[in-house]
Amino acid sequence: MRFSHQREIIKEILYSTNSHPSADWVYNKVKKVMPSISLGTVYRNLKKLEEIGSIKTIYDGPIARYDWNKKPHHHLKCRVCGEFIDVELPDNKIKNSVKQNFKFDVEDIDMIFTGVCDKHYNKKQKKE
Amino acid sequence: MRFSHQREIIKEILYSTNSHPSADWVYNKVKKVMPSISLGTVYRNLKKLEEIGSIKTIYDGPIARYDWNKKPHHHLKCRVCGEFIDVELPDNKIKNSVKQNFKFDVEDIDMIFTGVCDKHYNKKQKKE
DNA sequence: AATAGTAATAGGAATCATTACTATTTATTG
DNA sequence: CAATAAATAGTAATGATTCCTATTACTATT
Repeated sequence: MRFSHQREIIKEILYSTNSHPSADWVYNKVKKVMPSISLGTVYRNLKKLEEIGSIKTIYDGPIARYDWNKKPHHHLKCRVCGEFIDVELPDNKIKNSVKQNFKFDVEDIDMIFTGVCDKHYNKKQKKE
Repeated sequence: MRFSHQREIIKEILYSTNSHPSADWVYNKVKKVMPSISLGTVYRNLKKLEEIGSIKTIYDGPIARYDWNKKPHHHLKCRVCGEFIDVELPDNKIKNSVKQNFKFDVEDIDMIFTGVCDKHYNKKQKKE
């Protein structure tokens, strides 16, 4: 893979935030530094960065978000602020239980805990 | 909510399969019985069925799938056949660990275990 | 069993995120 | 430097989903 200035900037921006941003967020951020960049370039490079293992893609419902944290981890999603929080959780037990009880060869586990984060707990209200 | 023949058929079709189908799959299935139905009607009713708690939406990457199984459960996704399999797993421990360690009020947990199912385990090495 | 009020529909247009296409630019290598 | 192949910008196309609107159908009241 050839060097690309655009890809470097995209990577830097991703690595500078914990917000698990969407492609569009990244695009707008990169544009401030490099106004001529195109959205297609952002998508192409996000895919490449994923291919080479520099980032991971997570899905927030139907939309993709990108995460630089390469350690195995899961996510808390606050339904008040929408924020994604990284958490490292021991998941070996549950993984082994699946392997044994369902004869399923688990390669990867995605967990999303939806709820209300500490900051917004006082604002907690009934859903809908 | 008023009675709707279309919604009844959509519900019947959903309840007749374990395949966690997409809206498009449902649409094509309903069309065989009621050729005049429109895709918009399918989406609207899927949303309504979710609102009244008759079904749940799960996301397979960016696309929505619909699940009639109302018991709390998680999913195994086979990367060979793409199938989703329901599994009931005890998740209380991990839930409480999140509540305590991260001061996060968990309301819902989504787990997707990606890997290879029993049926396709022999095909595992060959990634085409 | 006609009427009025309103919820649901079909069909198509609009939207949103993402991918594909293409002519041009740029990094790499000799 | 020049050759060449990969990456780009800009834009068109796609696919899933939602929105819009004129029409239809259900429900309660007469």
